[in-house]
Amino acid sequence: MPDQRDTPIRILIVDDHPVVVAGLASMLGTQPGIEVVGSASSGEEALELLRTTPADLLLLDLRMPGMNGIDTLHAMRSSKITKRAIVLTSFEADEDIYRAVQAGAQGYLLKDACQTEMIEAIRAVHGGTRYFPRDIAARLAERMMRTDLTARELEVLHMLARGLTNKEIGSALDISGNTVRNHVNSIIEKLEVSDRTEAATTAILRGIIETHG
Amino acid sequence: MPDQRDTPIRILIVDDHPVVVAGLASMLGTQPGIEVVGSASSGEEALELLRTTPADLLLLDLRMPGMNGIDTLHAMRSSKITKRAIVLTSFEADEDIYRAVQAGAQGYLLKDACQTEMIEAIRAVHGGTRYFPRDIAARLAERMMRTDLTARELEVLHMLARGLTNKEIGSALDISGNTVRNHVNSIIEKLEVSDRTEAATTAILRGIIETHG
DNA sequence: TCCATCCTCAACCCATGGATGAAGCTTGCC
DNA sequence: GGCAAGCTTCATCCATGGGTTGAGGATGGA
Repeated sequence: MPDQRDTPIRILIVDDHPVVVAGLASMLGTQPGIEVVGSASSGEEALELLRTTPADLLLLDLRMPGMNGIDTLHAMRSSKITKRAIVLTSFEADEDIYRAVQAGAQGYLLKDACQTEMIEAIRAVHGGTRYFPRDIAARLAERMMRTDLTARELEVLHMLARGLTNKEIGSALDISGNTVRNHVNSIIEKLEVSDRTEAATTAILRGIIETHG
Repeated sequence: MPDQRDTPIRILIVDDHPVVVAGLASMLGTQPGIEVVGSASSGEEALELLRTTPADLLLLDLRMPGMNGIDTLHAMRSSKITKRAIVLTSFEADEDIYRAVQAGAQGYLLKDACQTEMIEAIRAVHGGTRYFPRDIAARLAERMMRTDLTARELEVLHMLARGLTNKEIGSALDISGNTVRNHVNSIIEKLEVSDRTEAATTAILRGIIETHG
């Protein structure tokens, strides 16, 4: 365990909400052993900032306009930039959690977390341990059990949720309405729901479908 | 217009996210003419605090565990407590906006608002003017044009979104499946969607249905 | 090569959506 | 009281859509 006075944990905050940035800075800035070295309001800005600002750990918002948290993690991996990262978001949609972990996040915090929990998570992740609240870990485990939807099924799911019929989806994808039915059935089975309507609502609630637009 | 130095606007923050409370306090606390006199993490706590702490304006989170923002506004109205209130939330679901205004909120801010906008909103609402961002105002106007769903239709909508068939809904409500069909048709018409599936997703996206549980 | 997965298609049967009609009920207004 | 309006209830007919099942072809990894 590193001496906190000699080597403070350098944190970069990435969030498009000014309130959250200010709140994190104020909650963490006064903590011994923790130093907020910068903040960015988007993934692009964060990557740019990382070129000049040495940081140990990212506090990363998932849903941001433009390059979101997942995109940012992937971009970092592509650029061989390896920083530890904690995803900090308002949502506990299990698809979000799953994708964050897949993209390389070592921790996942909800924005209703208290100061103590945040600091605990930061120290844990900086020390090399993963950190997930109990509910989040449970959701993650549950998600791990499920099969991913295929690319085709995701296309169908998006259209289905917008109220298109199988025939309309078929026309849009240039396949038969019968085939669309099979994709829908596969979706229903994988999501463990009873019909297309529940598939749509479940997809939104689990974060499989974007709710913005 | 009151002299800012003599009569600062006394603000009470109500939000269950410690980060947001800290952020607002840090963003607003240093502003001339604005004073944050307290914070509460729930509606109940806010009402309790209002007994002893004089405040001019509430910054109120909509979605909180227990008594939420709308409930709090209603409770204040019942208790003849008239405070100006700005609802501050992450969501721009038009049903949320509509209900907030119906409950007596004079302003609606998204949490991605910048410091300037927040201060502008606070000064406007304290001065007696309503404040709504352009998008929000548009959504509100659109919502105003629509007809409210009846209590029965809301019941049906909830079950529909959980994937129940008309017959199953009928059994649960102890009415005929035919009747449920009529309710569903009415829902589809009022929401201006094409089928039950889009009705369900639209209900979630517009905030008609709670997404927690 | 073999197996698994994905995408594709088709046919059967039931559920759903749309259009009406109508009855009992409460609410509120004249 | 009497009347109108709205909500809830139930019904029928009909066209369409959707859930189930079975099955073939393509692809890719073991």
